[in-house]
Amino acid sequence: MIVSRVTIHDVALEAGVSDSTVSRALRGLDRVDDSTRRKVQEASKRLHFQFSRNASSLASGKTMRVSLLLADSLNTWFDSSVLQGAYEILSPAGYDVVPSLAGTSERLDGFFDRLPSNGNVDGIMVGSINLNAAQSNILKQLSIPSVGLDSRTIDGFDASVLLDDGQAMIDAVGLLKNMGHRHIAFVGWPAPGDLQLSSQLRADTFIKAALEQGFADDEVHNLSLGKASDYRSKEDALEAAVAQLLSLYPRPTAICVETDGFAVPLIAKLRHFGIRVPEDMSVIGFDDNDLASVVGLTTIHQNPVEMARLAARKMLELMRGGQPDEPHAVVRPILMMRGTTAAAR
Amino acid sequence: MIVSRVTIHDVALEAGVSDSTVSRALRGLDRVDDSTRRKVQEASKRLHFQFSRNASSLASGKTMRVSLLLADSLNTWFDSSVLQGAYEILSPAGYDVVPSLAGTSERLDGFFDRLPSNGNVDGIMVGSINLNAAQSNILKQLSIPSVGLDSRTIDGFDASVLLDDGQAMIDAVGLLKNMGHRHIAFVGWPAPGDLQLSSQLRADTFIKAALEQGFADDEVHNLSLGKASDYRSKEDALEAAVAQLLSLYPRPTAICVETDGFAVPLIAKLRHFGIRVPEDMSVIGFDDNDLASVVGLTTIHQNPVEMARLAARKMLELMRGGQPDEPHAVVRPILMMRGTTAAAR
DNA sequence: TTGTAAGCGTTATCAA
DNA sequence: TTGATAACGCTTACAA
Repeated sequence: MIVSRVTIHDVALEAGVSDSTVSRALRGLDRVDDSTRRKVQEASKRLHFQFSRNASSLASGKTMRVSLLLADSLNTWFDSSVLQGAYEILSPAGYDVVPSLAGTSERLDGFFDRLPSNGNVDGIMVGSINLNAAQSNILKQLSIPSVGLDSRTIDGFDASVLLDDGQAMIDAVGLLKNMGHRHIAFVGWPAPGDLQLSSQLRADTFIKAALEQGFADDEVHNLSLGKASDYRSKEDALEAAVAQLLSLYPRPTAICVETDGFAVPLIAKLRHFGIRVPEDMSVIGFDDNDLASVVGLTTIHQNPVEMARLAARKMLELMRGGQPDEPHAVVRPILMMRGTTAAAR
Repeated sequence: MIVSRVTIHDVALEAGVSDSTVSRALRGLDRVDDSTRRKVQEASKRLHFQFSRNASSLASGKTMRVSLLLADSLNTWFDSSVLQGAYEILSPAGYDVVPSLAGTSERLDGFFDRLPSNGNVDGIMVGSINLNAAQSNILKQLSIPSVGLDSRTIDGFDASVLLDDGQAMIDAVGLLKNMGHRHIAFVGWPAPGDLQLSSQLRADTFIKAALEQGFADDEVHNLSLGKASDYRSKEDALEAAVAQLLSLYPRPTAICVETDGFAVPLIAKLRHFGIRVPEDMSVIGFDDNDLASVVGLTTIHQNPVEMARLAARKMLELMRGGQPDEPHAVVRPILMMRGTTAAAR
């Protein structure tokens, strides 16, 4: 039994009013008689009427849709949390959130090429990707609002929620220093695509924090593992990381790892090779994801769901034509003390 | 600099052809002269033309959007994987995937109420929620295709991808039996909402498998923890689970837990109370999520990304008007032997 | 192969 | 407070 579309016109006929009255009544506009509105609502219910979003959008110019641009995959801890947070705020307000993945920098460029004249969404949110100047420029010229999330630069965005990982790294370095560590390193993880992710900038921030806190150039290292495509498997990448770490002389006694998702298996790998954590090697992660608390990882806590809620609220305000009271918010991550850090021997 | 919308008409003017020719040329239809097409494409590029999806949809009746209905949150291992898998297939085919969350059974009903006359999507995918008969009926009467994923019933769906957790439970029980366990239990986890999730049906399946393999009624237990709202925190729920388990006499020597996400912290909690795993208690999880391999959990492996890809391909075929060659696929989960199971003492 | 014109289901403007 | 009517930007017969 195929139900053919019930239009506003059918409701109008059923209620004995005009199409425009139905539209007004159902959308809750004022200047509609109470009895008329009731009549219309009943007719609408009886006929199971639903607005055609396409027709509404076409006529009104509002799409009731916001695009959420993410890097590589929707099933990572960070990205899925961002989606969830955005959904929680946007959905009750009547907006669909439409995720899209940039994937490669080439496809990201394509996305931005299509953006300006793309009247298919009312707003665009960007999570964890670092845009280049050209892309920021495109955002600036957009007629719809854009908000950035954990993007290192706020350039081009009408609003943003930034993670202050500068402060986080100062905390991390401070902890390690106070625990007596004299040789420390940052371990980046092999990025899946060629996109510049904001988490990748933590390496520089870490080094900077270390130098500022009195570590010498040769006392702080930045281990970079290149791209994921350089390795057959994550396992291989872990082994490379361990090798890089153990080949440094003098060997660092403490490391900070770009994300918990890499830190946790890295610890397992270290232990596999007889390096005790935290006795021989202190490890600080970043994210505080589900794994972290279970395995007792000392890590830097962030809450992407809440950050996304914040960003989505700004987006809502922007789409209403308003101005968020704090367009560019900075969120401070928090160092959590657990069991993978200890005093240097 | 606000760029006002470039329409098909602008391109037509620029290329010196009619609107319909532009439409045909840009959509790659045949019966367009090659030189004309090139002319149009160039004009389109010059003007940065983008189709208005709304206008296209309105005119053609195809929305190029599929709705993905999930239970509670987009940032769980299973649901985010499903979204990712669906996106991988649907997005390259030009479809947006629009996630929506049922949340409560009341809101799920609302969703289904609005479904029949909702011409806003071309197809609907349902993940991990068990529908009731009324809801299945609505699906049947829909003019757009629906595909189910891990829903226990295939009733109402035009296609589905089902997890054969019956077989999985037979495997799990068999392993425990062969390892000499005589008293075993299934541990469900407190569900977040009041929705009937397909994973919750595993309890019955486990009991059934145990009875069939010769366990007596009082040798196999079903520990149910009720709803998440019964507890202040996940921590509390874990403590309740441990208490239930340890108060059974004779105490089970092996358990199967509904999901890894609950099994892993449960193991930590057990150990906290001096119950050694696997020496005193063998534990089998379900899912094989990221945690599982890291902590060495014996578990039942499933691959929701791949399942969703499969489902999405069926959806694509269905939306093309075709019929998938295997409308209702059954995927067999695989028991993975790791370190949380051992022979009964 | 291309153009003309009539929708698609709403919203918005203007009268009534 | 309500009703006509003209958009909105595209697709699709049908004609040329």
